[in-house]
Amino acid sequence: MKKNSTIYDIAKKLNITAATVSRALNDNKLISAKTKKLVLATARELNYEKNASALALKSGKTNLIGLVVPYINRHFFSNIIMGIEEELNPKGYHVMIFQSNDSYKKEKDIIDRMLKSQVDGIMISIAKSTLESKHLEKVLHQNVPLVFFDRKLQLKNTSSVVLDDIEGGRLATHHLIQQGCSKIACVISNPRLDIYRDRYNGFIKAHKENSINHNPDLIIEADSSLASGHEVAEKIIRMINEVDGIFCSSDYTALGISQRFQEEGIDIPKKIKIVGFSNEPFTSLLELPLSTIEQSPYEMGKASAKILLDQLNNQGVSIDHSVKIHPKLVTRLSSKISLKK
Amino acid sequence: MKKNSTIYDIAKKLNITAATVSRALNDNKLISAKTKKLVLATARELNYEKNASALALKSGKTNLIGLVVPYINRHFFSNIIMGIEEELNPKGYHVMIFQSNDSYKKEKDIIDRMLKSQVDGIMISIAKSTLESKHLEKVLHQNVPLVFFDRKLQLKNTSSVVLDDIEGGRLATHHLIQQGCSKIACVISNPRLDIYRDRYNGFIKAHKENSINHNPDLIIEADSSLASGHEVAEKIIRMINEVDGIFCSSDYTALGISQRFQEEGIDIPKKIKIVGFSNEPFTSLLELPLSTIEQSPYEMGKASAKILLDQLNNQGVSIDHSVKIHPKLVTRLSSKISLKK
DNA sequence: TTTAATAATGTAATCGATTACACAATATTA
DNA sequence: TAATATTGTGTAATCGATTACATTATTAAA
Repeated sequence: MKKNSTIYDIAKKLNITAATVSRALNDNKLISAKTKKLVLATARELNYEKNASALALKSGKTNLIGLVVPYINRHFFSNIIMGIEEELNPKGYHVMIFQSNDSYKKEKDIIDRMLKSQVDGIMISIAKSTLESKHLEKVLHQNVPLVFFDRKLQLKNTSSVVLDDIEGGRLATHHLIQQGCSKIACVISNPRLDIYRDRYNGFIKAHKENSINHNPDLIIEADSSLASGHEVAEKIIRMINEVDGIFCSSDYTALGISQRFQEEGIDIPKKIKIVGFSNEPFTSLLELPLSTIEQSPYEMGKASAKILLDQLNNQGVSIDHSVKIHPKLVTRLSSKISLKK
Repeated sequence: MKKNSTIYDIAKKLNITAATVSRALNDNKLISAKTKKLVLATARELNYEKNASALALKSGKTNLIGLVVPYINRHFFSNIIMGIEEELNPKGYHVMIFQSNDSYKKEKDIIDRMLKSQVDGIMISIAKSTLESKHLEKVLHQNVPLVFFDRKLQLKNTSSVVLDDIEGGRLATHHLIQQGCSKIACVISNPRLDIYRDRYNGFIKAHKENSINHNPDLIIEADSSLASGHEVAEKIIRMINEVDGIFCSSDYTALGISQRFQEEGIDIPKKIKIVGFSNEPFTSLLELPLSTIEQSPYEMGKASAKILLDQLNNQGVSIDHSVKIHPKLVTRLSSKISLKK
């Protein structure tokens, strides 16, 4: 077992004390240039690396950041993670990633474990089932900076980066209206979550702005899944003449609907136009590519990491910084005005 | 700033020494039951948590595992990560994830940073551009257990978990032969990587087993991308009558080919059958679903984590443990014998 | 009753780096 | 030349937990 060398090894070799070595390594101005040069040379020679645990113990800083997402294998979240790592790694922070599987219980456990590991900061996108915030208040109480991304709770002294979901819903709906739709269905996931409620609000907003009434019967709640899309499709088929456009808060639901429609020979986009949400990778690969809303997860990750860095540098000063990422409309065949595939 | 309590706080409160507290917390048999009870109660009362940095400093164990993948946002890798976390987290290990972006230089830097952070073990799927192994020998030299998954290098004293890629290639090709194909193209990514070379070898193996000759002109090298698939499609179209089946070492290339074929009105699966590789999420969502090979990344992650745990528990004893994961054939419309879509 | 064994706890060193304070050597100023 | 800065290093405490090695109190054996 090759043990790592320490400042004591360097000190012994040069016949000086560890304190001097430490100062030299940290470029302390009290140390003479000659000594510094010697120490640096010896450090290199002995392959010296600072011991992270010792530093952490002394300073109380671990340089670890805790990250909680519902699932890492979702396109959206894994790209957020990419953005976060890209921003934090160069600053010397390492990221510990945890998955809540959308479970409140798991999320609580994770937070406990993170605090136990003494992370310097926490970034979280909360689980669907999280309604309470006690576990997160504990974080703030221990003075650990906390940043929400995408899915947040209302909490004092916490920053957040979220998509402007209202604008996302508005953009998608406005686009459908522009493409000539006037009888638009809104297929929305669990409206208890901010993100979905806001997408719905955007849907409403677009109607108001265009002075169009929406049909309350066409507001349909549905999971973000293919199967749910199939079910919704049946509903819509029964009132097919009341509908000429569909806005879905999920690409999966949109695809589910689209699949059933194609089986039924309902012409997309001629008879009905569809826009989804999230720009999932598959949306561009379909034979009938799906119009959707890009959430720029990579940028979202970067933005939230930047905010966390800010908080880490201004320890004590608790900022309440909220950033909204602008959604982008991605138009594809599923909503094109007159093109036939 | 609410400081965490220490064993000294507990000791002071109970008028005993920190040593006794430490022993009580670790359930040392020398300590009386009465004292243990008192200490445990006080620890709870003060919200005591062991200081991870102090433990790490004393023991030399950080309970951190370094993980390197080319990209975390790839379906395959993010699912491997899920499997790894699932296995390691319950054992008290935390995972630090890094991305090499398939760059050798980045990979080297990452390894350095990990060693600096004194991870207890390293799991890695090497970058495409990694040909040397000096950075990894350094890992072994420091006696840090190393486990490869999916993409490995030949290195003594290291374990690995990889897909049985030969079997994968054989399964896919054999399936095509069973479906009546006899003129099968093999579209293969960079054969310098084991995984691709093996898939190719499986292709050959299936031909031998079925006593069929393959046409060397139909071995085509191509990137794992849509664009590359489009190019390959052009080539194949020029010799369309020489081909009745295609095995691709990548789902993306397969989709690219399929797209061009559909544009050209070439009937899949009637005229030509296609099988891809990886079971990417999109393959099941296509209007013409793609047959492919499932790599079971989640299981792969679990298996490699288990091996690492083994090594961590048998410090010193360097095992050389190789596991092969069995690929599974997933048949879909793109290779079905007589069904017309 | 004395001695040896056992049980329970204390003392102090250790892991590796930082840093307040002390001190010596040299340079500067009066 | 004496007094005072300035410069460069050393000493030792500190962060929090563990543990080899005392030490004391208690019990069992002789």
